[in-house]
Amino acid sequence: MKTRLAKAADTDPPLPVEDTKGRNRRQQILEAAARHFSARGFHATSMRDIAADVGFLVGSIYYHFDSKDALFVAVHGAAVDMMANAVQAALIDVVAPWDRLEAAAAAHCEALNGDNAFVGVVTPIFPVTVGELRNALAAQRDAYETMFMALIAELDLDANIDRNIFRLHVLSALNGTKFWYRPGGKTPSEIGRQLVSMLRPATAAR
Amino acid sequence: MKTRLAKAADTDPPLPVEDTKGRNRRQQILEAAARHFSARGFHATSMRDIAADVGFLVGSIYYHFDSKDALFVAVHGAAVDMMANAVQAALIDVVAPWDRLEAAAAAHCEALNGDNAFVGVVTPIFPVTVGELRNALAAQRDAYETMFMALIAELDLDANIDRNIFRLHVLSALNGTKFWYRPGGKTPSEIGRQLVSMLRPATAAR
Amino acid sequence: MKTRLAKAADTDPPLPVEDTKGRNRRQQILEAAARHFSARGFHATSMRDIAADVGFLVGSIYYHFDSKDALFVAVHGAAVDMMANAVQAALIDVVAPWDRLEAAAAAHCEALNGDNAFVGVVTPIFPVTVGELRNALAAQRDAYETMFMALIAELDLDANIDRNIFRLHVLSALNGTKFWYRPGGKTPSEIGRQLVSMLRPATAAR
Amino acid sequence: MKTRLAKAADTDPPLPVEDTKGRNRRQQILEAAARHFSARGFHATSMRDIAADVGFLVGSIYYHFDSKDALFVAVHGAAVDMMANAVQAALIDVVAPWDRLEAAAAAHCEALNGDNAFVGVVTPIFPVTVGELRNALAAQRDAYETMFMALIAELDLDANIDRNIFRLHVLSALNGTKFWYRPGGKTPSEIGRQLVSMLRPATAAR
DNA sequence: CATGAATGAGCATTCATTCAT
DNA sequence: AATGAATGAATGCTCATTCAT
Repeated sequence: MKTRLAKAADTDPPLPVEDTKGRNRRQQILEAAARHFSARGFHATSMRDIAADVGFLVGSIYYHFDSKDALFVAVHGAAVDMMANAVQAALIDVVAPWDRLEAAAAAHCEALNGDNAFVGVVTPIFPVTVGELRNALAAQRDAYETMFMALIAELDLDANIDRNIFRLHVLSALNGTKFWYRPGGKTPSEIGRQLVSMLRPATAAR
Repeated sequence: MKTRLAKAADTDPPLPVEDTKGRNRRQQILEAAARHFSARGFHATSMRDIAADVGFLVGSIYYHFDSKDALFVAVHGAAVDMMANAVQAALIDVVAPWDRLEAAAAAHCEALNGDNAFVGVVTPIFPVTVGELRNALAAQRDAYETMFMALIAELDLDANIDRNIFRLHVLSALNGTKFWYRPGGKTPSEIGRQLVSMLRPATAAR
Repeated sequence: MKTRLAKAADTDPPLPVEDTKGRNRRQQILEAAARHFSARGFHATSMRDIAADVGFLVGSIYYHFDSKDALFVAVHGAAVDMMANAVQAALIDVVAPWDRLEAAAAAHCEALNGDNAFVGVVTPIFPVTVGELRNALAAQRDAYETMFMALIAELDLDANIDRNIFRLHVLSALNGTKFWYRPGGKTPSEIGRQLVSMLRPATAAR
Repeated sequence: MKTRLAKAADTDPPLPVEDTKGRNRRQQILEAAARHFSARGFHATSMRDIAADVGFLVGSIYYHFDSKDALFVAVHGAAVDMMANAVQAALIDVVAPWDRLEAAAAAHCEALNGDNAFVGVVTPIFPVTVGELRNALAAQRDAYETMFMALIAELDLDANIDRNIFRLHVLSALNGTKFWYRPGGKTPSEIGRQLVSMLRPATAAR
């Protein structure tokens, strides 16, 4: 699981202030972009909005990112990595296949509806329906989806169930929460767990 | 279930060409708009694109629709009505609760991934995250969702399952097909049916 | 003094309803136009606004008037005639030259700031600074200004006062009230009278 | 009396070309805008007209000014300041109250009808009748009008003359020249002086 | 690294006007 | 006399992007 971003900063010895600055700036842009894309969507977010948030002018963003598309891809990639990490962490010490899927669903749902602006960008709202951008985003999700494929491969499912479709239905339902979840009722984690409860055969009860 | 649009065309005797013209133009705009919104999304579709498709100038659209938002709402409303009709039709003569849900899921999925451009607009890609437009669209979907609520109310579900969350998960999974379905493999109808198979308790087997 | 409009309706025997209708429609458009031009100005008033007020569609106005400019000229002409009538009426039985000017100033000011929408159009806000329209409007005012010229010709003024400039200053001051007069304090009539008080030599005191 | 604009250019030593450039561009836009607004009015002037005059594209104006309204307010503000300066300058060494008013009237009239495009914008042709813009413009004029209030306060006027109305009449008459003055006859200065001659009591003769 | 300035293309919308019916 | 439908040109404004400094 790649974690292209931020990881180095965790493990490397602290750099002198001047040296970190560059990296910081990039990170700041990324965060501001995540916040805006997440709140208003790709089209409704302008490069100016993002720049203003970081405290500099539009043109300056282009030193760090080639284009708005590239910026979005970077944010999206970071988000996917974060979600992958969250799910991996939730899986530690869980062994029974259905329990593992449930833990993953809970973690996914929680990450998606938590306060992490990055992850808000991961929803199925692809900014464009076709084109290079779409492909780039799809590629980033692939590794993540593979993780779920593995989880589902271990499930004891009825023979006539297509495991690919199973996976896509599960992830769609989970991602759909982005559109309807509102704080106050069940928690995101509970909502994710209920999905797996609905699917788990009686014979695989906990 | 209202069918605000296209109804007259179904039941009325064919009108002489001159009389139909007015209705045709509006309908043509609606169809072109559906095509574009569906293919490229709300933001990426310009009024000019739509006008060009119908063969007239931008300004002329405004004789028929007050604004881009209003046009989208009209398309969306028509789409929701079409889906409702499709599901209603699929329910005729089906009586067992789980069979009814399965029929509805199949019809929904088929409508969504068929060649009807209108329906392509119904997916969870709300063009805006907040605002009047969003509310208008949500209102149009309400009647439709109520239909599914009724279907689910009749299901014999485990006591600890929240039926609201059940409905939202089902519809999210179904709508999610818009993002991944590609012709060639299983049909949309089969995909919709598999979702219900996954959920149907062994005791309620067909 | 011409009163191009409405006069016929006063003196002619009442026409049968159907026959009057045409004339009424024109008159209704004129009144709606006066109301809008007066309240919002020429540019900010659209033909649609006016049409809507009369209860029909834009295109229909063009049966009665050739263009927006022509409509404005018609309104303006009617307004000038109304003011001329008001001033003429105020002059009856007033004989002393300075008293005559004062009566005229009071009448002008009252007409201008009264509730007659037509007159609201007479202010120095020429909709355009150059062009045919401007000339047409200026021509309509000529007869009116001539009236004031006659009034001023009779005044016993210092030899070094240019009577043309005198007239223009007086009318400018009077018209200027349109920009600052607000009901509540002195009446328009009193304001008009004060202007003449300011100008009247001590020896010509009342 | 502030002179927000152009001041630096008067007193500072000439800047090297590169340094002036930024200020020049803004100034150029301001001047082109003044020219157009003054000649054709607010509504009839398009941002494209102004941009073309400066030699760049519409969008570029928006780097310097937030909106058409803001641009107009800037031009108007500069104009009011220029007039205030002109009047102030004309008042130096003039002491007798009526002479001071006469000097001010002459300066005002001269500025208004001179070749300064900025000032052409100050006339009572408010581009809009209501709204924020109107308020902004009114505020800019306030300081200017206060100057005239002070001048009039010192005048020895008949007790029954309302000094506020006096001021408004004087300024209206002066501003009215914008609508009728044409070069060739009396100079603007003479025209302004005549207004005060007309008002000056015989006992206050020069 | 970041700014200031500008580009150029695009966008939703408005509006006076026309004209066949 | 009036309508419905459309035109075509313009308008204010936004935005991703570029680039010399």
